[in-house]
Amino acid sequence: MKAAGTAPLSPDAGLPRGRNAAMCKPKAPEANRARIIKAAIDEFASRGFKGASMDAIAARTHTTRAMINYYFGSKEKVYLAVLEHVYAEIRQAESLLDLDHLPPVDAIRSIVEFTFNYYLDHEGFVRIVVAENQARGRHLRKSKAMRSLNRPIIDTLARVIARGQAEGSFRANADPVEVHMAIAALGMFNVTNQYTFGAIFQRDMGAKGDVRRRREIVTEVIFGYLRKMA
Amino acid sequence: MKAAGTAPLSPDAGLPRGRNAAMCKPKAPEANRARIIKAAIDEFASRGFKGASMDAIAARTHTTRAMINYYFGSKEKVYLAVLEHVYAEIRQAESLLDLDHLPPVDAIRSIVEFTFNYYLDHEGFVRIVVAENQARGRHLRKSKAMRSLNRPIIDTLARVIARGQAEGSFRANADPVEVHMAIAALGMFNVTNQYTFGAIFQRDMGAKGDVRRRREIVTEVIFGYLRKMA
DNA sequence: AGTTTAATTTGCAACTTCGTTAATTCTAAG
DNA sequence: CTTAGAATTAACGAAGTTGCAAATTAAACT
Repeated sequence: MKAAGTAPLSPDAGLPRGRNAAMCKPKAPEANRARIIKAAIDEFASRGFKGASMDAIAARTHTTRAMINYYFGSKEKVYLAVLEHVYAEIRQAESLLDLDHLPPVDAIRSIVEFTFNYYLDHEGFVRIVVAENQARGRHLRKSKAMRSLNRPIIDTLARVIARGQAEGSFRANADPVEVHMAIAALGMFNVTNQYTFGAIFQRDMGAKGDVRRRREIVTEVIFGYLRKMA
Repeated sequence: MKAAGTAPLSPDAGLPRGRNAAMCKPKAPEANRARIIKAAIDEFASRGFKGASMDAIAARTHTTRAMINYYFGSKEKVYLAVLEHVYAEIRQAESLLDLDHLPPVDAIRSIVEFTFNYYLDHEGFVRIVVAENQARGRHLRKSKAMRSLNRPIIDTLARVIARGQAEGSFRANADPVEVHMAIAALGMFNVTNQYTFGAIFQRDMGAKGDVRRRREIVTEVIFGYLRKMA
């Protein structure tokens, strides 16, 4: 009897899916998965992929390393699940902005401020994105879900810009991807480079007053580019 | 025969320090140090602090791990030397721009394009800065040299902006640090986030044509903010 | 009940990595 | 030539990793 190597290997996302749905396992299967991902976010964000320790994740969840491997299969699989999770979260939050029902200028201000704030409030997300880039996108590439997951923001932005151009307030040659990039770049830099920048230029990047001022500057920078010149 | 006047310049780490200066270093002490740092830059840039392996650095230099520890003392000391080295390099390159002798607008364009290009051509530098930030500036803080090393760029930028304001082409309330930050943010993002961004939005961030176009956009963005409104 | 199957625990085995230490070579000075 | 001290090598030990296999537990189905 060794049900050892069986590993149902819950394919990618899912529940233990035998054919009988309402079957139950001794303990808590799905709730554990969620708790593990949550803990993994903190750990990966804090130490990067290589730096993170499965034991540390286990410790944060009252489970064991073996348990996590049982659920996910490997460290990399956990990381991938984390990656998809955090991206899904930000796009989900973005979708609530309802940019299509705002005047173009308001919509842009809205998305800029939202992005700036989101990065600030979700340093974990930012750190994971950075870590993934440091890993040259090795893991991200393996996720099919990513592209479809991120399409909406660009499409929405494109519509907003088009409306702004139609009403004559935005410049003609404005590429949505480039605009999104500028917004992300300015918003992220505060967070990603806060330590070197803060140490070198003696600015506490987290200081409340400075943050508000900087957010205002970022907005102005974006509009400075987007706005149609006189 | 080898250079007698060695003066190992041991920064602070305890190298041999007899009182008799012109002593006897059989081999090449300082040259090795330089080679090691160079190799260490690649390794640290490629894998981050934790990911980097002393053995790998050793392999790149035809020496051994013990040798490196003999020269530097520890992995962290090597990393610190690397950090100071790459920062010194970029500031050195910047200083050659001679911004004080250019009209304000030209000076700004000059520094923006230089920064953008430098990051692009020195991905290693960028990756090390990012890695250090991911480590929350833990190592950087230990280096006294950093602040004085980075002061000049801000001072220079401040003078350029002041001149631009005096001649009426730049807005009144422009903070040099914030401007420097915007320039750095936009220039760095291309490099730091090229993998996630590229994978998600299907843009090859390194494509020659796109690069030139993006550099132009960055310049316009900066001027969009800096330029005095009509 | 009894069996089956999933969930969980325990323990292990292979790897990697770093820093030190002791031994060895080498150069220049005396 | 001798010798002192630097440069270099080889080997070791301690930590910390991951992933797997086997043993254990507990529920669910017949």
